[in-house]
This record gives sequence, C-alpha cells and structure tokens, in this order.
Amino acid sequence: MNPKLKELADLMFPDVTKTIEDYEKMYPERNLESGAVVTRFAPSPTGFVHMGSLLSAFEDYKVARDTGGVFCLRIEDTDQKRSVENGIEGILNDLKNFDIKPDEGMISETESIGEYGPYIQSERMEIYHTFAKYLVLHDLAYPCFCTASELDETREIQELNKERIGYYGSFAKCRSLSIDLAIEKIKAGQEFVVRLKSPGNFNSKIVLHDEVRGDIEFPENDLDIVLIKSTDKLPTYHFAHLVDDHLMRTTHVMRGEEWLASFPIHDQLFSIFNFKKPKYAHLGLVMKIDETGTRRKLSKRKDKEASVEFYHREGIPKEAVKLYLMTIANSNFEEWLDNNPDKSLDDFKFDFKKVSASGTLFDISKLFNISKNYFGKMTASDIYDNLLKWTLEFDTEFHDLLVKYKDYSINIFNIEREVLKPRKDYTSYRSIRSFVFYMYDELFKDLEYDNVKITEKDEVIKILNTYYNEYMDLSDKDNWFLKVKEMCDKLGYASNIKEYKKEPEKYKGNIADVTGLIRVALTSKSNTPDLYEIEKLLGEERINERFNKYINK
RNA sequence: GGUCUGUUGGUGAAGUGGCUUAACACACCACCCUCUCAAGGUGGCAUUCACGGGUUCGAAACCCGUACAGACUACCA
Repeated sequence: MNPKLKELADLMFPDVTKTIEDYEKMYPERNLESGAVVTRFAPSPTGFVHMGSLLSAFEDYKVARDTGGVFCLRIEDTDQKRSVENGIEGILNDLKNFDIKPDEGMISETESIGEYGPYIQSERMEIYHTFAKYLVLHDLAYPCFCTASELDETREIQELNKERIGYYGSFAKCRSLSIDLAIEKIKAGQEFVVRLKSPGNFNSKIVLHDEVRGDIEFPENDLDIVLIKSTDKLPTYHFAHLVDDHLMRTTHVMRGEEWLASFPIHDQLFSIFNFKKPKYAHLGLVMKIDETGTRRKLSKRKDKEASVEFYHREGIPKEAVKLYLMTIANSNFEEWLDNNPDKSLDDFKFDFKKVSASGTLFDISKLFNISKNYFGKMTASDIYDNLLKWTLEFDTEFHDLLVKYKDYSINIFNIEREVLKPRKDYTSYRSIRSFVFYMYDELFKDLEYDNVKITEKDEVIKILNTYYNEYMDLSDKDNWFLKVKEMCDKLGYASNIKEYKKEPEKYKGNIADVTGLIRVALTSKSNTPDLYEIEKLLGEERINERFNKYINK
C-alpha cells in the first residue's frame, strides 16, 4: 500500500478506529427464511409523512409482512436543516395511525430496536468514515478543496459550452491533485469534501434491473460525486445508502422515481466495494391535478390532502385508506377484493410486477367511495367505538352526547344496517354528525328546515295533528306504512304514486309530500334514512314536541 | 443542454402479436325500484389505445422517429 495514501487517509479521518471487516462481523448477514425480504423506510425527521411517502412505507411494510421479512425505520438526518424538534415522534405517529410499525429501527424519538443500529444517520459517523477511509486508502476517493464559487464557475462554463454538467473528467480539478499537495492543504486547515474517484466511462452503457420497470440502459456514472460533506462531515444520501443498506442487509430498496437517475451511481458504489446488490423498485410519483389543470407532484406545502394527518383528522377509517393505498400500489388488488369479499388485506400478496410505473393521480373521490363501502360493512357498535375515539379528539360536544346516550346512539347507527343491502351514507367519522344530529335534542336547535311541498299553515297543522292523533302506529313497519297510506287517502293525497302520476289533478298531492312534511318536521331534513325507524327511536313524546315546534316556527 | 422514465376514456387501470368490434372499478348521465335520501338493479359513456412511419396475413401490444408530461442533473433527500 502506498504510504503517502495512508498518511492522507489518516489525516482525513483521524477518528476511525475500526475496519470494514469489523463492521461486517458486527452486522452479519441476516438469518432469514428464503424469500424473506428486508425493506426500509428512510424519511428525514421533518415531523410528518407525505402521502407519497406513506405509500412507499406502506408497500415496504406490506412486502416485509408478506414474506416474513423485516421492515426497518431509519432516520436520514444528514441534512440538518430539514430536521425538526420531535420529528421522529411525528413520523412514528403518522405511521401508527395506519397500523405501520417498524420491526426494527426507531420506535420513539430516542429509542430503537434491532441489532443493526444505530438507526439515525447522524449517529453513524464513524461507520461512514471507516468506509470512506477505505476508499481513500485504495485510491478510490480523494479530498476536494473546490469552493462553492469555483463549482458555480465550472457549471457556468459547462452551460455556456453546452457540455454535460457536473464534476467529472477534466472538470474534476482536485482529482489530479498530488497527494503531497492534498496533505499540505489539509494540514493548513483547508476545508474539503470527500469525492469518489469514479471509475466509470460515460460512453459505456450498463443495463440495470428495476423490479417495476424491467431493464434500463444507462451510461456508466463518471461523476466524482461527494461522499462526505465538508462542514459536518456527514455522508450524502448516495454514500449513506450504500453503507446503511449494505450493513443493515436490506434486500429491497423501494423508493420514489426521483431516485431513478442516480441508480447508476448507487450501482457503481456497490460494485466498487463488491457488496451484494439489493434489488431496486422505483415507484411512480403520486400526482394531482391543480387548479390550472396541469398534472404535478402532490405537494406537502400546497395540498392539504398530501399530509397523511389530514385523513386522520377527517376521520376516514385507516382501513379504508389502506385499501385505497393497496389499490394504487397493485393494480390487480381491486378486482381481487371484489372476487374475495371476505378476505382481508393480509390475504393479498404484494406483487412488484403489478406496480404501475407511471405516476398516479390521487383520486380522493375513490377514497371516499372505498370508505363508504367500508362503513357499510361495519357493525353499529364498531362505529360507535371508533366514533367515540375520533370525537374525543375532534368534536367534544358530540363526544359527550355519545357517552350520555350510548345505547341510543348505537341504535341510531344501526338504522338499516343489519339488512341484506345496508345503507351506505357515512363517508368518514367527521361526516356522521351531519347524518344523525337531529336524533339528539341537544343538537336539534338553531334549525334551518328544508323546503317542503305542503306549506299552507292550516294544512300543515291538519296533517301533523291527524297523523299524531289518529294514524301514528309504531308497532311495526308494515302497520306504520298502512296507516300512513290510509291517512293519505282520507285527506285527499294519493297513497300510490303511480296512480298519482296518471291523474295528478285528482289529488292534493301524494304520499311523498305527506311523509316529506313529517320528515322535515321531525328532522329538519328532507333526506333521511327510513322514517319509521326514526320515529320509533324518537318516541311519541318527542314526536309531539317536534311537531309543535315545527308548527310554531 | 444532458440522462432517464412515462403517455390506453373525466379518473385509477386490465392488456406481454390473433380470444379486444379494449376488462374491471370510481365518477358522470338515463331509466327501474322506492315515503325522501343512501344503497341496489339495468343501460349509456374510448369506432379506438399521444402522433407519424415501419415490421407482420394480423399491432394498443414489436421497431424507428416526433410530440407532450415528469424526474434527476447540489457539500437536499
């Protein structure tokens, strides 16, 4: 070995005490069953998770579960500017809201589980430096003293001459610096970054395999990319990816499409160290159509639905969100679910080949539809329990009523539920209140009554009184309806709508007008679930009160 | 400027050369059912797969161009 190189490497990394072999021993190959997949989700600690990230975390987690593998949460805090206070807790919480728990890695702001840590990159300094030092020792990396303005300058020249932009070939000034000079500069206290001495040739092609896109041809990487940054001595993403995913024995790297372009860099890094390469899957981005009608990446800043906390706040059941995520993750999932209505998400196996390569437009109406169907399958008491939790956090007024009237509330949620075709109107926990508020006297105030057909005051009084005094029969639904019809006939309203349509001039109106009036008087709404069920739950006394309230409004 | 990816209806998409006169689901529209609504049922919604060439007996699928969209091209991830 070149002793000069050793001197340089020692100077650059005085803190390194271990060797790569030491780390290989510390973090041995995992002893997993064949087919078990090791994935990882590696966010910056920004405190919350973006929809696109949630999708990839969800897929990472799903594959790990499906194969009996490991899902790891690693924190990429190598860009200190992005970190926020308690950022890890925030991420963990967002993930937890969708039942995603790491098998390994960070489990709180400061704690982790697993034998492959530390799982926070800023705590892995010495490891990165050990690997970087190895590279310097073998003349595969070098210190670069170029300043930001020098770099800007060469970029401008490159732009002007329409040359490829970057630090490569003759533009890589520090690559050809003599070792002596480099040593001298470091001794003189000059700042430096560590750059890869890329062995690639831009004119040669390589073919890399992506699990969703198949084989892709790239030019070899010839960029002398930065491995270790100057001021904080932290690694760049590229280098951290190599070291961490190798040492954590990640088998499948699933990440956004934005990483596709740096695939050749990562492949080259693994080749240089002769490490076993993980498989890669580059996922299509989650897009939306904005006000101007153009398609663009869903943005954390601009789009409220981009932050996963939004779904929690809206009260969309996490199960529904997961079903939606699965439909965009694997295009065959929806059909599978239709054909296997009794099976759950866990019975479906994630398939890389069914991942769409093109960016997905985020479709919130589809999500609501899935949510609606999910509510349709829940039991009334499940709804009650979950709604109780949701309102505790987001609607304490309603929460108190739910506590006070537990059984009554469950009965409300059970209206038209335990039947062959259950009604489907709830789209979220938040939406429920607007469907049932009138069932609670405490909320039946400051009303705006919907419009009704029958408005003439004497007629209104006559119908409500006649109904209440002579025709209200709550013993069972059939009797109830017979009585209503009877009353209509007596008062001159058609009890059969078909008849009415044939000869409308023969009647004052039809049964729908009459029940419409009763419905609005009782609930203030013209659209509600089954009237009989509502009346039955309300009971005679409150029906009377509400009729009077309506008449005197 | 360079590199790479993508392009099937309003949306998500199936489709790997003949079974496609293009599944399925969401949305939308119409009708039916019906005391209102939600559901549910029936039907409609791409003469055509960004465009132009080519290969082939045969192409949405294969090849070549073009266009458009997106990503990357940082000591950000």
